[in-house]
Amino acid sequence: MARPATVTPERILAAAATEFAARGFAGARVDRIARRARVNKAMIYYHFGSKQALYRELLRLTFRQAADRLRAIAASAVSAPAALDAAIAALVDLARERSYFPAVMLREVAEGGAHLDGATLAALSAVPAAFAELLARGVRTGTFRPVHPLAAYVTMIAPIVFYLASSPIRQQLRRSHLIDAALPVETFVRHVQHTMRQMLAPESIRPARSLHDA
Amino acid sequence: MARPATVTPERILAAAATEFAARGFAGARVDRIARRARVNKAMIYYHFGSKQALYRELLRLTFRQAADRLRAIAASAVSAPAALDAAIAALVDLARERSYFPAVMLREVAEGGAHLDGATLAALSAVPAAFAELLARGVRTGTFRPVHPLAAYVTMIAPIVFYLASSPIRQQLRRSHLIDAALPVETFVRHVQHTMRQMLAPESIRPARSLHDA
DNA sequence: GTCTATACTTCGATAGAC
DNA sequence: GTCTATCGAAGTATAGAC
Repeated sequence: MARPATVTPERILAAAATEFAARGFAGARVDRIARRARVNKAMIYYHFGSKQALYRELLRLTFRQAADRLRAIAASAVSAPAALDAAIAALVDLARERSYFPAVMLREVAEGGAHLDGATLAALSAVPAAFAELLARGVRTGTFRPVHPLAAYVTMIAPIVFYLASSPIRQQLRRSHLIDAALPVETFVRHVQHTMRQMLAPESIRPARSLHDA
Repeated sequence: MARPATVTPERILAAAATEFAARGFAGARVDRIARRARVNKAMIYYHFGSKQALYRELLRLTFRQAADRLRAIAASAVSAPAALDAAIAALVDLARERSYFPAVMLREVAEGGAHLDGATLAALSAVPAAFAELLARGVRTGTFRPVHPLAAYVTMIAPIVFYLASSPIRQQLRRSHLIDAALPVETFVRHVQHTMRQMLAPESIRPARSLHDA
């Protein structure tokens, strides 16, 4: 019945997520994280030791959750194409629940993994690994053509992350009337699902395009 | 015959490109840019006024160059699918010539365009606009199925930028033997070209998959 | 566990001589 | 145009009372 001794670490993590997503590691301010979490700044150092340790903890949790969802889908009984659609939808859902996810991921890629230690790297790599398992199943049953797993993963995850993280910039573009930047999530998800299914479709079902095109 | 009064601004821009790509706007240090450019820090302020003005100048130049290349390809006489392949190859080439391009673009998306002013935003928007023109030509001739131009653009540009920027992180993954992170550029470019062609292939040539899948 | 107060450092920017 | 020297702001981190 005892209420948890403290909810402070959770609140700090949530506030850190927002701050790191919006400003990156270097741009994030521990003062702002403390204010947003409604805790004293000293508490952050008490619970996490340093700004970097806090950052790594956040990344590990995020990657772990993404990998868990993909593994659950890969292990389910549905057909490979259905699992692929589900994987795309699940990653989009997760990224929208945890709205900091896309920006944090883009930044970490851009920074060349500068803030990653071994444990965080392992958590990160579990995501493409789970996706590769899902692909392998489709290839075994002949439903998917064989592709480079990492190339396929990048083709799927990059547009999702990019699209979601680019929401503010697309908003700016719409306000400035420079291009038509309207693109609803549902439209985009269906587009990615369609693209990935076409990418993985075996050659045999497209005999009309077998040779000499471009 | 007079040699340019100064090459300092060019050297500063080149050094800034490296610094901003590696560390982001907040992480970039004006001192480091000055050292790398072999100029005094005061010269940066003399020529550009502020760290942010320098950053914007760099982004404008980069986006302008990308848009120019796409426009040249869209205006050329080749078939739409050939132009698509060429556009992908051209963007990859440009990004590899200017190796800071991918990381800077990822960061700017992640930051929600926080450092963009009107002129920079206009330069940025010219890139998807040129790509949309290329797509529209294919749709008019019936070579491409109609797609949401921005969705198609994201599906193309995100994997390219993501793949190139992720080179250091993939290197880390390879060293740690967690997953097979080897993926040569040529393999990846062909993968993206294939994926985009399949994405844009008209429905009519794939009658075997018309309905009730997933 | 939580706070106040502050030490220490780094960085963007500028003044002013040449 | 170029340099040295430095100011002032901002930020990470910690000491120490409660």
